[in-house]
Amino acid sequence: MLTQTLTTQTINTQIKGSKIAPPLPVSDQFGAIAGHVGIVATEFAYRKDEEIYGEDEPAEYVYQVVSGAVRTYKLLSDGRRQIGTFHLPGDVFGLESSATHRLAAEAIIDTTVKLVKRSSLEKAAATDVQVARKLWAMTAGELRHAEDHMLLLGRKTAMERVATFLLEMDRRLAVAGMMALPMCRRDIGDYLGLTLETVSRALSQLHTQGILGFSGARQIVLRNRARLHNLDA
Amino acid sequence: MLTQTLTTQTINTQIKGSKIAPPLPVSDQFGAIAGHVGIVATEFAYRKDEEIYGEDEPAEYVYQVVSGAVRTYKLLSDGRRQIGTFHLPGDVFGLESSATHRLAAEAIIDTTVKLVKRSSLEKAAATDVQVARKLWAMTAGELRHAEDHMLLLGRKTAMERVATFLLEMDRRLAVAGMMALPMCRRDIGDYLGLTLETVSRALSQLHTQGILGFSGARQIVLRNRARLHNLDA
DNA sequence: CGTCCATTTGAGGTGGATCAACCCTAGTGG
DNA sequence: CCACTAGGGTTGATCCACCTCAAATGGACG
Repeated sequence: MLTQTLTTQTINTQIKGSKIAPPLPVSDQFGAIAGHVGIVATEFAYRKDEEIYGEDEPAEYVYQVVSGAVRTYKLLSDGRRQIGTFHLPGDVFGLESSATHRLAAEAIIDTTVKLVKRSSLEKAAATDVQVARKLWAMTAGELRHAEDHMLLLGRKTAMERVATFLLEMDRRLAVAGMMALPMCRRDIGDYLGLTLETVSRALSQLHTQGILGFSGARQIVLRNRARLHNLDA
Repeated sequence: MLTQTLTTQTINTQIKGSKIAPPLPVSDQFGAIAGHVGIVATEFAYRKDEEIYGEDEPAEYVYQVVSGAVRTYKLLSDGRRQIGTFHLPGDVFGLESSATHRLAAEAIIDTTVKLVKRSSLEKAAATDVQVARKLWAMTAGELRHAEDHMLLLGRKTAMERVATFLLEMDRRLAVAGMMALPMCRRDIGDYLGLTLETVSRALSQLHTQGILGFSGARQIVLRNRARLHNLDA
């Protein structure tokens, strides 16, 4: 929605958010585009559970997570929710080829993003083939994730889904062998097409089997990635 | 795989395939690219259940269905299958931004396609921004479908999935209010994340309720789209 | 220290899967 | 032209993985 203004709230946001997801030294996808063309990126902060944009809203900006985490999702009329992707520091989201966002986006925890105007990217892509190629590649990357996720949602068992999720999160946000999940069990369930109880039971079972360790419900250490891979079909 | 040669087999293919999916007067997406750049498209024929390309194979060609129908899918190691998309006459498939196909493709029935080399599209896109924009838009269209399908697979009931499927097929291939499905119940199940029995039961129930009519298991007439929409959540 | 919310755990219900006949129809060959 | 066959589709009976409902536990924060 972007009805907020840039304020000192950003500072508190950063402090609260930093305990979960510290900025990562990722290769900067924004840099690969914006930097290349000299587009200026603005910073912006959202608080936990704040909407960033709604489903079918005009796609005015493209975002990159600086710190925190974002969920994009679709809702059915009765409130059932499917989360499409979790966006973590370094990830670009909100990029559309057409005029509107097809999923809504919310901050999972206090989150800071960089954003650029969609129109400025379009303009850059209209003259620079390298930029156009990069935009296509980013959308293709999202498509790849969606295709993998369709297989998970359509055909994997609950335990296989949770194993896949853990390996994905381990790959994307593990620091020193430990991952700090920014999202709650309900979010995980809505991502995996399960209930929060089923997610919790699967995690408990993996804990009992010694495949993972907890330090608080959202601090997880994988103790046996090989066995987790076996559970992943 | 493209190990076949172009033969008179094409003719028989056409005759057998034509009773299911006649060529449609769609706006030609290939024309929008290939025609624009003067790329020559070759025709090619596949028989029912023949592989067009495999998962993780190099993406050498981009295809457009001329007649027939194609399924793209992923498999788990134990044979569970998730179909991502059904490609019908006019649809482009096999377009990749990266080097390999992420889903396998098979002809559902005898099928004729046009194909162009991926490299020639890449070359065209490297000099023509319009082409680059079109390729991005096509991938974005696939992403949109995948996102809608994730919601279906993760959160819809069996009846809602079948209702969604029928409305999609009605929109895409109904002629004179009737649709001729090229795919079997198992394909539909693997597309919707259900078993073939569950698909069959849902269709029977819709038949009993007078929402649809059959003329053979794969010839379906929707008699009440409004009620079907209500069942679709 | 108490409150609130996230998480875990338990008990029981159910939608869709599985297993099993049976039926229908389009080919096939006599 | 018709009987036979095979594969796809339907239907029935039963099972079970996951959901639902409920309660207890735990951790973070004021």
